Amino acid sequence: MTPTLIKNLSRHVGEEVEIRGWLFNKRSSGKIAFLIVRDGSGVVQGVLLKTNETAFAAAEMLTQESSLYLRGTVRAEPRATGGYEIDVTQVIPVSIAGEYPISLKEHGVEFLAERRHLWIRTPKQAAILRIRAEIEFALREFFYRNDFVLADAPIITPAACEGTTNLFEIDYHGDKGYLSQSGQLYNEATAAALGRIYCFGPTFRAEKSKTRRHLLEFWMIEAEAAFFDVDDNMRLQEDMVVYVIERVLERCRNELKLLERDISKLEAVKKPFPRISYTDAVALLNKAGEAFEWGDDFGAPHETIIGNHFDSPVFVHRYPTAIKAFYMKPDPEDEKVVLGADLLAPEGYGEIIGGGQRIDDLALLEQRLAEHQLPREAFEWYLDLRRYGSVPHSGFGLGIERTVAWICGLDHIRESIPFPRLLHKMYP
RNA sequence: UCCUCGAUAGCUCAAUGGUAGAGCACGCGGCUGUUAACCGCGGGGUUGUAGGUUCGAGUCCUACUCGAGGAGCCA
Repeated sequence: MTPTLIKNLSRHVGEEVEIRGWLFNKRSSGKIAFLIVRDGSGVVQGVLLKTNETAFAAAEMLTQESSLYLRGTVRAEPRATGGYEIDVTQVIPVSIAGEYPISLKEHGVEFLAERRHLWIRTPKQAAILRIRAEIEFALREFFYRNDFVLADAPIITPAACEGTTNLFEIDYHGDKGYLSQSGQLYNEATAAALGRIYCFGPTFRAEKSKTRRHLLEFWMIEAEAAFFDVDDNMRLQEDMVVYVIERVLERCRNELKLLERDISKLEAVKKPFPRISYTDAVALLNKAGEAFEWGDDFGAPHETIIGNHFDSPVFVHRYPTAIKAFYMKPDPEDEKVVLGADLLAPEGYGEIIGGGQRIDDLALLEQRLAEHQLPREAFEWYLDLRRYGSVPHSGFGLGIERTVAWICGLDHIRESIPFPRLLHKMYP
């Protein structure tokens, strides 16, 4: 018999179907049994009476998370959560599960994290992962439709892109190599080759960060476009974020509902996003009673205060040169600040995008490398991009997990990725 | 690295310094519409580790281990 996905049951009312899945839960009262089965696409309840002795006996054997084939007739049922039920004719166990460690009652974070490989079977975790997949798909769709070419950046790199942060070091057959913390410098090269490009891959930061916003390994989608200035860059980002939100609202209603996400907060995300300068943001913080001096970098609480002032994500642009990366282009109208812009998500989720316009002048870039005490030899190829047909160009990087956490309304980033890599935790 | 909090049954949690408890899970029995089903019975513990105070420590003190949240750094 051809298997049917639970999500498609509405197309098969009155028909005999076969569901292939796992037993999520079972309730029985002597002469009637209810089998709640999940198949990854959804959850459905099967009903069977003891008069069907073979099926009833098979159902009695099933333990939580046992795998099975469930055959029966689809019936519309207003009392059922998904709107449909199956009148079971046959229960065919595939594998009887041993005593399942994750009961349907509440569990602590430590317990669940140790069993992440099983935790992801639960409805909320599975919904988050489906939304994550939709976000990633929507991002690629957006770039494809806007003539951006996917150009993968290397994972193993010879030197720090930004020098300041800690990298994971690897042995590259006798040489030192590092796991990438950003594809950006390579993106600048591929943008000069292909015009508009993006890369999408894992990123590694060896900092000993231990907060609900940090992973040691996370996924970042980074775009770079030749002839884009800082304003073109921000427009691209807001188009992208709005596109992703629209796709998720359109395709993941059930998942958002399952997560009890306040959808009105996502529907409130509208173009154009507010744009405020760093200087204005400092004034905003001071007005809110924060002791904050011009020149300091924002901490998480500051980002929350700024983000909470708006319903949509907000761009903060023109940061002090001293607190930003070496490649940031100074503002011609005020050399103390750079044409960088970060995007802060609302509801306290903080920075989800960092980006800006890059230095296109060879002499200035050489000067910055020296100021930041970066090894010039490692950057010769990067300097070549300014020697041979330099153009104004801009780009940005969007953190996937922070975006997933925001859209899903999660209180911790660890649930936004199948297998989070946290400080001192890499099992499973 | 620093600050704060925590660790008791498989899980989630109780227990004035005075006999170690409940719910869930599991096993057995009952129940024809259950929604984390329900009812009855049952097994289940070196209270994170080491030391100290005390007639007596799950409870108070010290150190350590592990975990959680936050700071710094950033997406």
